[in-house]
Amino acid sequence: MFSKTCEYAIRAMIFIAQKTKEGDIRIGIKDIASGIDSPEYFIAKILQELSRKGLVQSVKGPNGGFYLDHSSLQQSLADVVRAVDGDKIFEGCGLGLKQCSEKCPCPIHHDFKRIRKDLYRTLEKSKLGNFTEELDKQLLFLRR
Amino acid sequence: MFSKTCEYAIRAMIFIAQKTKEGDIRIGIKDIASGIDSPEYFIAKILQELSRKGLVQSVKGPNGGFYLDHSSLQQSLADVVRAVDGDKIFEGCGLGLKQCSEKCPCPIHHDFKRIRKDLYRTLEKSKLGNFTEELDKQLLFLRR
DNA sequence: TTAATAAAAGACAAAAATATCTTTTATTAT
DNA sequence: ATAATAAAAGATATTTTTGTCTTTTATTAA
Ligand code: FES
Ligand code: FES
Repeated sequence: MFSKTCEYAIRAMIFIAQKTKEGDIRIGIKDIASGIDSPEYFIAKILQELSRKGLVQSVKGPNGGFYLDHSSLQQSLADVVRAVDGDKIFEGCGLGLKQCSEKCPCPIHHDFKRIRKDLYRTLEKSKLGNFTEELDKQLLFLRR
Repeated sequence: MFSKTCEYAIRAMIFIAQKTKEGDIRIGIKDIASGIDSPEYFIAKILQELSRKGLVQSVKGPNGGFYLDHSSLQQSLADVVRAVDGDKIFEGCGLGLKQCSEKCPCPIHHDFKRIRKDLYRTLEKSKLGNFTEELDKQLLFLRR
């Protein structure tokens, strides 16, 4: 469904959101990596990219690390997916035709459209900051 | 969503189903490749594998090629997906946790479950032989 | 029986995704 | 100012996916 990169990105962003909301000023890359059980160097690269795009904030140096500002906390999972994987998943043809088209639909087009829309709406409604409480209560998990 | 391999596989299988139902005894790899606009050698490899697994039938030599027997025509797209990509898409965690679990759900688990189920049911209900008529009428397409 | 045909099998190549390591830069505390 | 810290940037490595080419095997038609 999503690339590994994207899976890590979503988990990391939700993790940072949680820590930010819990009151941690900033969270370091090592804590993120262990918090979501991902390769440290790899998630560093991913966050670097997301930082460049402004989806996450960071500061260097002692006590530095990543955090989410007020507006970033309101970003949706769809925004993260789009930033990492592009919108192939939201717009592309499920059977790999050059483009999804109503006029020249592939055999799964009509069903796929519905499923894709459901996926999109769901991700669009899920804001990074929405999971903090349940994560804290251990009703949701980012690693296992 | 699906791997390239899987996208080609589905298109090819539906294409073979169409040709088989139209009355062509067998259809050659070149015709398949051009019929679904895929790399010839690549789709050959894919069908080789599906043939080994019994999802498609083939014969070598002059007038040889691929076809679907009566029971293969009733195979679903889900069967093809499972044969090619495994059941990660149907069973795995959407955020890449080691396994999808009701007890330790990831943040998108509940929504993802619904979407995944919709996808699965849709693919399960779609039989390879179901698209022939609409393909013939050019209401559906396998290339563009 | 022989030559032609077409898929199977196996080897190889290129590209993309995933992962790791090193050096540089910005920031902070001393 | 200096040393320590932590992310940014850049380079490199590994694995997986995608794509191609060559040789072998089975089948058929002449
Ligand atoms: S054409 Fe394939 S999903 Fe729309
Ligand atoms: S735990 Fe992630 S989808 Fe079920």
